[in-house]
Amino acid sequence: MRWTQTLIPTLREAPADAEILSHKLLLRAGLLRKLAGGVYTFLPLGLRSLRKVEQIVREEMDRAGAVEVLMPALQPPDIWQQSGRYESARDVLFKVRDSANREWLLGPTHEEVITLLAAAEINSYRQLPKNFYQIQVKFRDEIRPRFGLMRAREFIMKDAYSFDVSDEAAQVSYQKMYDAYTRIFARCGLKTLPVEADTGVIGGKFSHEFMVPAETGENEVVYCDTGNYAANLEKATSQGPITPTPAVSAGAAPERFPTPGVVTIEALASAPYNVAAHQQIKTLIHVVEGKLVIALLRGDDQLNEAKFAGRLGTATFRAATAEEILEATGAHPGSLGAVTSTRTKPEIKVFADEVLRGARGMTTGANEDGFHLRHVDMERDIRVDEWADLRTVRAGELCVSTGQPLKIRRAIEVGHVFKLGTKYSEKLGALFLDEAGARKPAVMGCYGIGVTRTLQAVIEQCNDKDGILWPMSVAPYQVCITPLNVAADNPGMKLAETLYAELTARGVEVILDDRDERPGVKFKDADLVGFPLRVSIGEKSLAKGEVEIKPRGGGVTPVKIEDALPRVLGLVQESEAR
RNA sequence: CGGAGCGUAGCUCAGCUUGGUAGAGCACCAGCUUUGGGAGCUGGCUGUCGCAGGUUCAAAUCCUGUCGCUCCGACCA
Repeated sequence: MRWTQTLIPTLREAPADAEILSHKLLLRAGLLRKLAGGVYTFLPLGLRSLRKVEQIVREEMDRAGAVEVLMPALQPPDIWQQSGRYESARDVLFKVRDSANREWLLGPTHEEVITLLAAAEINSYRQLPKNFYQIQVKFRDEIRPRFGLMRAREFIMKDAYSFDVSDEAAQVSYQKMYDAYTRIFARCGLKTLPVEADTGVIGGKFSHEFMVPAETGENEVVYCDTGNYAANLEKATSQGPITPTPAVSAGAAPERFPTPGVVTIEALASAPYNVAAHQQIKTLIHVVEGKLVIALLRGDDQLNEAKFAGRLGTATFRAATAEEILEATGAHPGSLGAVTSTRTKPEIKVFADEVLRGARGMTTGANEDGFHLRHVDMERDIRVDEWADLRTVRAGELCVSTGQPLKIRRAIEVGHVFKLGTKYSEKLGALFLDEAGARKPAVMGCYGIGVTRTLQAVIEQCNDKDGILWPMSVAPYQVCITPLNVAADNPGMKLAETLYAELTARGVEVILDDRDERPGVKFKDADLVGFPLRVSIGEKSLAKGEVEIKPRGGGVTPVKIEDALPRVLGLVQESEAR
């Protein structure tokens, strides 16, 4: 490809609406342009890299035994009503109407469609296992699109769905996908960390997210240096808080004491009260499907909403308003008391975090403005309906499996593998007959990769001050040939043309920078776009019978003209093999 | 949806406080010079000042509304 033939609108400065580095580079390197918030056009170079990521995904999915299909983006709403997700997923559903005013959905994902297909076409255990995948545009009415391709309204996803005869067989399918994902991200040049992930309200143990460590990531990953434990913060557990919970009885009964104006854990922890946060009980009230629920945590702990949702069996809950709390308990939120509210309101279900088990000598609100209770004993003074792990792990706590201190860092989720079970196959009738002639629902798994997000994650991870450093596997072009004088009769340009033709003929993807620009402009652009190899041809080296080969991010190597072709071929092959 | 901020040339931004009829750099076009890391000089083009209403003799500037965008939170690949 000739530079002047394609469109590579590089920018010296990044548009003001790009915040993170990878988003700026996507725009500056001329890979992408925004049409509207969360909606983008891929320019020629961006599309080339995107296609390469897709091709890697396709090859590895095929190798893992999955088969490619293409499902419609447009879906009838009634299948979403059948699965129950018309309501539960309504916040992300894009709805459109046809000329007959009938409603349609733009697919945010395809469990319903594929399960109906399986229901219609798979009848016997002899047809299983099956794994269908597609690479397709998804639509999600994101509450807040951001960071370019990281969270878009319209994005490209690879989604796969496996169908198996049993839990054990589904586990095999799951492992195949897990292994395929490991290969896919490695081939894209990404360092990923597979982490145990929250399974949401479906439950179960089998879900992993593939994370790219990055400060700009929207997830937090808990891990320990042994490499034997990594989990999403939503899922992570530990041996418990570093400071132990008081367990010594400090009085025969709770004692009320005045605390005028104190409505926060912090205020009670400071002078003149000096009740450390870990000696306090935090009382949180949520509204779950119209009913109030109490969650008790140690004062210095944070409620982990994902864990709470898993325990409740629903993700649709919210913090109660100050009015609701006052009406139900007679206290304002800051003075809410675990003792009174759990004892006097039997209709409110009480969950307590495991860390509070056996706690004694605790302090909590008196359920009365301006007063707290001390010498509170969990077992003696508080009614608990269910004990549960509800707290969010903090860095420095010890790992349950390795005993090492846990660390927390931010990461980008690029893939998710999930054992679904029979939720969809039951609701949508994906049943088969087993060897004994019994009708059974297929055991499903689903596996997603954010293809466009992966592309941006590569840029987020592979860059320097000058621009992108594409891994050879996903670079828009492998080699950029840069003649410094582009006059048709110039010996350097003639050599560039020859080399361009020879490399292209051997299957190397080459872009020839045939622009009549100053050398500095060409070098800066080549670095910004990030082609893995650059071959520069100018008067100086030409006079010595040489050209220059420069890997992006590396130093210049002078090479004899006749050696240029084999050297470039060798370097391309070498970095592809890696 | 809650909180914060921003909309002026293709891009980055100034001008707004204190109303007087729109600017700079880069980009783009032409010419000359230059030619190994985003050149120099000369000349030129570029705007419904996001949109609508209001106040005023006069609005980019003040007021109201509205739309869009960005950031923080809940959701997710």
